[in-house]
Amino acid sequence: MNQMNKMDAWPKEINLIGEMRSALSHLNKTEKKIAQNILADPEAATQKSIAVLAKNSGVSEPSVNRFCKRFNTTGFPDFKLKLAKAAVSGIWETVHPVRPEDDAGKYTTKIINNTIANLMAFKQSVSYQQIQLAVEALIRAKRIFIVGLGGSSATAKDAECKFFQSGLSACNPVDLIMQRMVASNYDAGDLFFLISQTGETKEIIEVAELAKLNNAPIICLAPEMSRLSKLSTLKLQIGRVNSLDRLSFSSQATYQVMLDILAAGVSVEKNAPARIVNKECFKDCYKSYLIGN
Amino acid sequence: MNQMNKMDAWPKEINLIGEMRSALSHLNKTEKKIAQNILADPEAATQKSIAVLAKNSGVSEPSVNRFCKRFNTTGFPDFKLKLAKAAVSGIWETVHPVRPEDDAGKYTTKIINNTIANLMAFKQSVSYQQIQLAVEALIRAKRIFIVGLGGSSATAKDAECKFFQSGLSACNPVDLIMQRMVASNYDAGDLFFLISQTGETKEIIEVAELAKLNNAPIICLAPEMSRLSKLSTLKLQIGRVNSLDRLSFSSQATYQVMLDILAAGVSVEKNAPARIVNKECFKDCYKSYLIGN
DNA sequence: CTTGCTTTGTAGTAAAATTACAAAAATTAT
DNA sequence: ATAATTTTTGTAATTTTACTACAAAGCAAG
Repeated sequence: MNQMNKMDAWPKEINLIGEMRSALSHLNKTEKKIAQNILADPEAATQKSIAVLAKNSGVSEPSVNRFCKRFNTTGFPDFKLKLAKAAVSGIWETVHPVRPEDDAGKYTTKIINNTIANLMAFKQSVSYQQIQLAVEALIRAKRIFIVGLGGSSATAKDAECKFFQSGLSACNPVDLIMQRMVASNYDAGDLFFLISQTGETKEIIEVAELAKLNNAPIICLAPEMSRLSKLSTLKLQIGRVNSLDRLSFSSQATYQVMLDILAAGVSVEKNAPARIVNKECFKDCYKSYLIGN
Repeated sequence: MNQMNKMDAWPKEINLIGEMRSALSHLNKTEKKIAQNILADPEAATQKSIAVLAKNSGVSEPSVNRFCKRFNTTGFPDFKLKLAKAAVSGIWETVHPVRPEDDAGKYTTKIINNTIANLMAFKQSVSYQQIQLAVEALIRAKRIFIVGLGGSSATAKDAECKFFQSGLSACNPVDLIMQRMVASNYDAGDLFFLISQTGETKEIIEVAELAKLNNAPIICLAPEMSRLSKLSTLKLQIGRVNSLDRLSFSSQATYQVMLDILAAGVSVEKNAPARIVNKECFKDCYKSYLIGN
C-alpha cells in the first residue's frame, strides 16, 4: 500500500506528538487539518470524541479514524490514549531551551522538564550490564580514587560521599598535584573513577594516561567517543535528549543519578545496608574537634 | 452523599495509581476486586473495554463505571485516560524502594523512576514567587557564601560553580572555622546560602545563628519546618514523593535541579549569557601554574 | 423478623467508533 | 481536453462500547 510506504519514511520520534509534528509536511490537506487541530492543544484533544474532533477540524469522522490508524494505532480510542501519554506534562517534547524573556514559572518548568526528559532518555540508553560490571569493579577495588574537575568537581565530591555511604573506600583528591600523585603510584586494588562532562579536559586525560601507564583500571563517566572514554577500561555513558544551551545544566543531574545507581548497586551486591549518617555517631569525634561550645 | 464523604477522607496522592493504592484499604469487596485487577497491571487495564475489565474482576459493568466516578473521573473512558497518564513508564507510582534481591536492571529503573517522581512532585509544589525572590536576592548580593555539610557539601560545591557561571560572586568555605569566620564578619551585601538535607545539623544551624546575629540575609535549601528553615530569611523547600530509604538518594538530584533553576534565573534576570567555561580562556592562567608540560 | 438503607446486577438506552460503500477529487492516458 | 483509473473523502448503516434506570439482593438497626 502506498500510504504505508509514506508512513515508513517518516522519522521515528520518541512519541506521538513528535511523530505528528515531523510528519506534518508530508501530510495531505485533510490530514494536515486534523494534525494541526490536535497539535494546537494535544491535552484538549484527548478529551474530545471523534465527532467533535472531526467537526473542529472540518473533516468527517472516518477521516479522523483513518488518520489515527496511519500513526500505528488501532483506532481513535487507542490514538487518544497514546496522545495522552505523550502529552503528560509536555515532558517528552524534545527540549525547551530557556529564553531571556522567560519568567520564573517558565524557566522553572522548562528546566524540570528538560531534566526529566534527559532522565527518560538515560533510562532508555543505559546499559545494565555496564552498571553491573562497574558495581563489581567498585566492590573489588581496595581503594577508589575519584577525580572530576570544574563542573564535575561537585559530582566527584558527591561520588566520594555516596560511595563511602555504601561502604567503599573512596577518596576524591581535589588538587592537580595530588591527582597526579595517586595516578602515578598505583597499588594493586586501586581503581580510578574519572568524571568529565566533555571527556576532553587536558588535565583529567593526563590523570587517565598516568593511570593507564600503570595498568590501573579506569571507570569513566564521560561522553561516548571522547578521549577520556577511549582511555578507560569501563565506560559509563550518558545519553542526552538534545544538545543543551548553557542555561540548562540538566545533564549533570543525570550524572548524579548514575552515581545513585552505582551506590545502590554496591549496597545491594554487598548485601549490606548503607552506612548510617546519623550525627549521633560523630558526637565524640566532634567534641575533640571543637574548642568550647 | 455518604460515598463522597468517604472519598474526601482518602489521602490525595499525586496520581490515580497512587490514589487507588492508598484507597485500597477503604474500599468494599466489589471495589477492591476492581482496584486490585487494575493495579495488577495498570498499563494493560488502559487497553481493556469496560466489559472485559468487569469480567476479569468478576463484577458487573455498572460497578466498574461507578468505581471510576468515585475517583473523580467523568466515566470509564476518562478514567482510562488518567490511568494511562499515571502509568507512563511506571513513573508516578509513588516510590519503589530498592530491595536487596533487585538486579541491575531493577534498581536502575527504580532509582531513575524515583528521581523522576520526585522531580514531578517538585514541579507541583515549587513556588515560582520564592524562586523569583531568591534570584533577585542573589543578584543583589555582593558576595554569596554557600555552606553545606556532609551529603550537602557536594551540592554546595555545585552551587558555587553554577552561581559563578551565572556571573555571581559565590564562595563555598569548606571548613567549619572558615564558615564561622564568614558568618561572624558580615559586610553589607553579603548573603548566606545554606544547604541541608535535614535542616537540623548542629553546625550549619550555628552558621545560620551567627549570620542572623548580624542581620545577614539567609537563603536556605532545607526541609520545611526544620530549624534551619526557621532561621532563614527566604526558604526554598523541596517536597518529595515519599520518605526514601537510605538506598535511594534521589532527593539530592532535586536539590541540584533547584540550583539549575536559580542559576538560569540569574542569567535570565541579568539578561546576560552564562559565563563561558571554555578551557581556552584559562590557558594563560594554567601556564603560570604548571611547571613544565 | 421486618423495615429501611446500601450495594450490586440486569436490561434497556444512548453514544461513540468503525465499516462498507458511494461520491467526489485528483491523476494519468489517450 | 476528456475519458478512464486511481485515490481520497464523505454518507449511512452497523457494531461496539459505555451509561442509566430500575429491580433484586445483601446488610444493619430496631
